[in-house]
Formats: sequence, structure tokens, C-alpha cells
Amino acid sequence: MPAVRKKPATSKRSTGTPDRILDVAGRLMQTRGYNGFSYADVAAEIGITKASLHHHFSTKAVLGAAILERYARGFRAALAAIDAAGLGAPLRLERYARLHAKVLRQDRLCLCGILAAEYLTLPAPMQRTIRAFFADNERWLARVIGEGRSGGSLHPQGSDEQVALMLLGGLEGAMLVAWPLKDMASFAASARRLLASLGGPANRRG
Amino acid sequence: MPAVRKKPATSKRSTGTPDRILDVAGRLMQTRGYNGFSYADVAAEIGITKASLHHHFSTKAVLGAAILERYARGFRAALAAIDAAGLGAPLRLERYARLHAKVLRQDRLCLCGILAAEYLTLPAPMQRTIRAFFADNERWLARVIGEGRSGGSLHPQGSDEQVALMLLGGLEGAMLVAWPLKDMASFAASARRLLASLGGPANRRG
DNA sequence: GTATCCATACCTACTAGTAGGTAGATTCGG
DNA sequence: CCGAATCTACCTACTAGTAGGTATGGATAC
Repeated sequence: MPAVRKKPATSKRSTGTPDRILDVAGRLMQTRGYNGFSYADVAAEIGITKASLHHHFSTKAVLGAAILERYARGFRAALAAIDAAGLGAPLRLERYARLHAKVLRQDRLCLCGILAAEYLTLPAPMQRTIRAFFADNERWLARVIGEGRSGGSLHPQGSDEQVALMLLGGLEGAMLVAWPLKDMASFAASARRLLASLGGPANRRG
Repeated sequence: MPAVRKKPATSKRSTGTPDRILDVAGRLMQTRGYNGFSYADVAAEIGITKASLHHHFSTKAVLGAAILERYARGFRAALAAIDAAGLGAPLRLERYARLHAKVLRQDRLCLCGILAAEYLTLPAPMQRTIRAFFADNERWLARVIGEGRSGGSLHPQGSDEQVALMLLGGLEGAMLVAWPLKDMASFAASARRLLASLGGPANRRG
């Protein structure tokens, strides 16, 4: 049961612990996957014991779900922020691609991408969140593509949904292929090619 | 006398064991990842003990490397077969995409795709093989794209290497996104969109 | 004010189970 | 007989998770 955090001043070392756990374990999940880190890893890095970790997150499944939901929430917020900026469709898609680029630049993979690879081994709640993340992204992309198409700023082939799927998969895959070599340039090039294939105004060559 | 490998003359039940191990463990690696299966899993499914497994593949790293190398070898052979068919660039790329579709239709992920997600946790030899697999695919794709471009059957934007990278990442990512829902149709649609973006003869937009 | 009470956060020390891996005996085909 | 293939029986290290205790910092009762 979540207490109403009203501890502003004194003990700063204890109040921040759940967030520190989410940060550290989240980074490990984005670099090594759910099956690639242990409670012992997290505890050692933070400087508490495994038992204390269990005090804040009763099981690994609970911790994993918390990290994943926080990530998905942050991504949805980023999409809302893009929408709120009042840009045209091509620029919104470019910002979308930049969201992924930012993750890779931090030496991380998209959390939902790396977890999709481990999908069959994950607890059911995490599986559901991953599917919802992809579905949300597809919907958002399809909407932006549709707006660009009807507004004349994009001229893609295929349905909005098909193009959205290609874009989502294309960016996730570009991260995955760039990951072993930490090759930011290859990701950026792929992202640019994908966006250019939508027939936006800045990319009509010849 | 070829001391390298003895021939499967008669007793098929014992000589077949290493291959059965590679088949079973390979399927597990393509569905659950390297960290998602154990020697116990493989032994139980085959019906031998863990100790017998170690007799054939001394360590899990050795087994993993053997599976990965066999997979990469098979993929290279498939690329050679595509080349040997004497097709034009667009049809060769379509066959390439179908290689990936076939894997997904077997309810598996591209081995190198799933392992790329686990990259940081893998033994160094496997890491090297994964990088080589991607590099091989990029080279092959870039060559085919270059041939299509100079032959006039493809009109892609961007350099051959950039387009190759987009295609490779796009297909790997399309598999990854389709994986949780086992959604063959979404993979097929993404693959078609990706190929269409190369400006092949059947896809020239006005 | 101070004594009690309670919740939070942390600890030490443990459990059962599983991971990969090994030693040595046995089985069995050629 | 030889040797590959397999077994039983084990090991050590590590996994997630638990039991039970300690220190601290408010609240509240007297």
C-alpha cells in the first residue's frame, strides 16, 4: 500500500531507494534483459542487501513489471509531448525516431524491444504490457501518418496501419542491429531511410 | 582415412544424438534465448542426462556457438542458393525476405536477432559470430541492391549500404514486433512495404 | 515531557531449488 | 577387447525468496 510520501527533509538516503532500484534495475534490463540480471546484481550496485530489495519489490516479477510500466508510461508521455508541440506529421515522425535514438545513445536498447525477444520467458503481466506498448505505438504512428497523408505532407504507399508497423519494426530492428557494435550512425541512417520512404516533403528527390 | 568425422554407417541412434541436441537446443535458443534455456531442459526433452549432454558439448558456450555457427552457415547457403537461381534483384530480395518469413512461420525468431538482444551476456565467440552474420547479410544485400540499381530494376534512395542496413534491420524488427502476437500477417505487410520502398518495377509510384 | 506503539527500512542468516559442470562406473556395438 | 555413449551420483555457485531481528523516526497516550 503506497504511503503518502511526506518526508521532505531529513533522511534522504532512504526515501529515494525505490527510485534508485528502478533506475539501476531498469538499466540492467535494458542492457542485459530480464533473464540477464539478478537481485544480487541490483543489490550490490545500490549497496543494500537482497532482502532489502525484496522489501521494496516483493518479487522479481513485480520489479520487472514496475520498471516496464514506468518505461511505457514515460514513452506515452513523450508521444503526448510530441503531439502537444503542434508540428506537422513529418516532423512528428522525426521526433519519434529521435526518441529511439536517445535510448540507443545511452547505450541501451528499447526496453520493449529487448523484452520482446525474451517474450516467452516473461511473467504474464509483463507480456501484456509489452503487447500494449507496441499496440499504442502502432496506433499513434498510424494516426500521425494518416494526418500527414490527408494533409498532403506525406505520401506513403500502403495503409496507415501497414506503414506504422513498418516504421515501428524498422526502428526496433535498426536498434537491434546497431546494438552489438554500438553503431549510432547505422541506426541514424536506417531511421532516415525509413522516414524518407514515406514520401515527405523534404525527401522528394528526383 | 578421414579422422575428422566418422561416417554414419550403421548405428543411427547414437550418431544422431549430436544433431538431435543441436535441433532441440537450437529451437529453444530461437524461442527463449541463450539465457532462457538450460542443459536440464535439453536433456529432459531428448531423454538423456545432463552428463551425456556434456559428453557431446563440453560447455553451454560450446553448444551455443555450435548452434549459432550452424545457423549462420545455413543462412549463407540459402543466400548462395538465391544467387544461383539467376534472378533479378527484386526477386532476390523477395526471396531473402521469405527466408525470414519461413523462420517466423516455424514459431521462431531469427537466431541472430534474439541473440543480439542478449548480446552483452553472451560468450565472446558467439558475439563475434553474430557480428559476422549481420555483416555478411549487409554485404549481400548491398551487393544485390547495387546490382538492381545499376541494372535499372531498383531505384532506392540512399547508398547501397544504407539501404541494406535498413532492410536488414527492418526485417529483424518486423519479426520482433510480430513475435509476441505470432502475427505472420504483420510481418508480411512490413516486409512488402520495405521492399516496395526500394522503387522496384512493380512498385513505381507515379 | 516522556513512555509506548507502530511503521519503515534495513540487516544477518537462512531456505529450497536450479544453474553449469565433473568423476567414475556401466553398457554396448564393432 | 576398445572406445564411444551413456549412466549414477555428485559438486559448487548462484537463483529467488523467507524468517526474524535491529535501528530510526514519528505519532499518540499518559
